[in-house]
Amino acid sequence: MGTTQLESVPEPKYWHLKTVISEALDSDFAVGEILPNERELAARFGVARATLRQALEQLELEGRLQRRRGVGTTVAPPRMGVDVSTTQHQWPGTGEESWQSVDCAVATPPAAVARLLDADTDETVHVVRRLRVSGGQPVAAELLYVPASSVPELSAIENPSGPGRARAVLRELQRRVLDGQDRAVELGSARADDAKELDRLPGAPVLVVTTRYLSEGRTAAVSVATYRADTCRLTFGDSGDLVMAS
Amino acid sequence: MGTTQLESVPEPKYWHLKTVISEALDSDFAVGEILPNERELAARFGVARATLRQALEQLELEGRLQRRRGVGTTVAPPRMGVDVSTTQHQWPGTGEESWQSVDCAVATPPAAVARLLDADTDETVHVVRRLRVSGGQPVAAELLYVPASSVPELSAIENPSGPGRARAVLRELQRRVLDGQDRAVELGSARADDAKELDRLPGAPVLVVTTRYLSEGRTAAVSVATYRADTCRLTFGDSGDLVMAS
DNA sequence: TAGTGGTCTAGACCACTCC
DNA sequence: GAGTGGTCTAGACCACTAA
Repeated sequence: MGTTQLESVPEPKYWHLKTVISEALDSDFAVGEILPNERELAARFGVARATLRQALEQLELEGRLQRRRGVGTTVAPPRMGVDVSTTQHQWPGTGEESWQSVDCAVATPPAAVARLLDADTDETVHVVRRLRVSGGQPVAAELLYVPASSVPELSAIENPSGPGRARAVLRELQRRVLDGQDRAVELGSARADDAKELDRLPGAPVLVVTTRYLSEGRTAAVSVATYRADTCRLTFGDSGDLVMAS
Repeated sequence: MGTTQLESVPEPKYWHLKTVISEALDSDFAVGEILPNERELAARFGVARATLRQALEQLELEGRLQRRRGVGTTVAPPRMGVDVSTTQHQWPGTGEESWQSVDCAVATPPAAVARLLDADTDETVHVVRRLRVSGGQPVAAELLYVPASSVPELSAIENPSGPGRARAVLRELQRRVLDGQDRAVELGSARADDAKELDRLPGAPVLVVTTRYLSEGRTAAVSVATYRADTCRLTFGDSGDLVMAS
């Protein structure tokens, strides 16, 4: 311990543990390799299991580890870059094959969404559920809220209420003029239903991407997409080359 | 409980607690109000303190609560929207007053940054430290890595090595042509030094925004900005219509 | 059925803030 | 010094996965 410094600032044990394990991951383990179980690791480091877990939790938060109940703790691959740029101003589901529609229902929006839509909480909206898959893994679950008034033609359509209906809503949307969109990213924790589709436990950390689609001076749709924070790096590729040709 | 369903899926206690407290926050508490302390809350709900803390941690992660050691747990205000859009393609520190330069050093970049710079790990870079303040609060800490080769004139400049030097580096950068930039957002945990400037504990969840600045066909600078995930919502205002002039 | 991570408990002590 | 949240312990049991 040549460099230790009279430990005037006692580092928490779990923090130190995290550093040690992190370095071990870099040097001694390969991606996908399985670590010793928590009880053994705790014993090996001479700490309580809860303390060891605190370190593992941090490393999982940083995308270094992946833990699965009943299986074990494995070394995670580097996060995958997921493009969420608004390349051109496009309605959802336009050119992309990465999203697949799951189903579609009619409901009243939650308060936060209603606020974004400038709508009342009791106005009915189509709720399209979609799943984004990348590299064979589900990376995001989305709820797309489309007020009935944004796609009035749809009331005439028959009602399969499944993926077909979802695609119908998207098709109707795409016939409209998209004036613009704005987007926000924040940290959240996965709701039970999203967690299930993302193959995570409820409460898992997620990056919530909220998008407002503007058409004819109003908000025509709102998308709330929750990305797995452990496996995803959201990329915005604004790389210079004339973003707009207006 | 008319709707309960034979509790075939036993919800974890902390998850249920989180829901209960969350609803209480909506109805019974005002922003800034201080909650009963953890020991009392745990007793009131009939759970161990650790379990109660698990619920509070989640709520803090979601930006609903703010906890400060030695003080207490308070109801957090709604997250503030922080603009991180690349409105026009601009070098850092161009029009904005929200960032203030802290200092500047010369060092070799960490491996991850060197990779983005297409540089060797032993090439020297200027490291500019900046702090972003919004609403009277520090919201982000940034390290801007500028390879010495990107601003060759600077070697001639005298060396105050403080905020003055930082501004000199930025000034030199701004004289160059900016071809484009790309950006990524991911979840991280605050390093000790960032945590200190952000007035958080080490390991606090942060949103890490990595920006590459491209000039003359190469990466001229890399910025790594860590935003407080509890208080910030990152906004990207791509609102179609040429950014308004009203 | 054996082994894994996830939840929970009831304590203890520490670091910090404020009076 | 009193009171807060932060860390840590040594157990226990549960839910899940895979052989």
